[in-house]
Amino acid sequence: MTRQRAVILEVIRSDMCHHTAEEIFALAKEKLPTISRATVYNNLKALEEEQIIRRINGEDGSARYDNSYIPHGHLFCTSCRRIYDFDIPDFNLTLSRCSDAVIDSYELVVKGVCRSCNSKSL
Amino acid sequence: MTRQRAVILEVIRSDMCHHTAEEIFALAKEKLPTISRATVYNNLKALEEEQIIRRINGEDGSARYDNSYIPHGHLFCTSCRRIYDFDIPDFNLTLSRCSDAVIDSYELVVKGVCRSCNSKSL
DNA sequence: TAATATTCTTAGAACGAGTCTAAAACACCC
DNA sequence: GGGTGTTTTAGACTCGTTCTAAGAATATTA
Repeated sequence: MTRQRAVILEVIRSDMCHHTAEEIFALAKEKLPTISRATVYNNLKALEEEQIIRRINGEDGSARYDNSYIPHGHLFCTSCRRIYDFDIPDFNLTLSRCSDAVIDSYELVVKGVCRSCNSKSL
Repeated sequence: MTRQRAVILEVIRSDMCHHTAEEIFALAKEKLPTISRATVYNNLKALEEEQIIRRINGEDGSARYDNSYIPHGHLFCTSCRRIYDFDIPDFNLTLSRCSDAVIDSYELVVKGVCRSCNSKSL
């Protein structure tokens, strides 16, 4: 475990956000000013291969990183632009039934308006 | 409706594949050799805004295009690398309950092994 | 501790998907 | 046919990401 990798993990685990690689690079740079962009990308890739984090597709197509490797739903609120995590009970079972396949993993991004934005707009 | 747009739509509708922009460009070029890359990108964007096609995130993060605007599940078979469409009954209801939000649309990509690859490997 | 091998990091070049630009081609109306 | 809009074109450009080659850190053996 190098200093660089520890800082990158710390950034990813520090909050519930789903940061882009560029954001992670910027935040890591605050703690370790000499860190390079390639190191961030290399470590993000390695951490995903080691099943410690998971890469997800951001709204605009750029990658974002989730501090859990276990698949779950993501709600992208089109009003506040936040990303929320949520779970669907027995979803793997539903998926294998509906897709008629043996499931490895899934990625689910839902666009909508979160409860908090919804109640504000009343 | 320009000739270019007609050709692009024809390509997207010609089969059940979920082509990348680059593939659509190559296929359109066969029918209309002077067509430019920008035209393909412009039209894909316009067609999505008109809710005629839908952009989805391919396995590697690059965009792919679906000939239907209505959300549905996509199974990416890690064995044959094909993309299959499938539906989940009452999924919008499930989503709004589990995410506690008002749903606009969703994108679901499942990785696994399709029935046909599965039976071959027995 | 020195010598060596291995792995990781660094800065910047390179890549590829997608966007922008300015000019030419086209389509529509008077 | 002439004026006005829109669309297409080729190529330059951008931006996220990967690659490269050299150097630094770390581990390994003597």
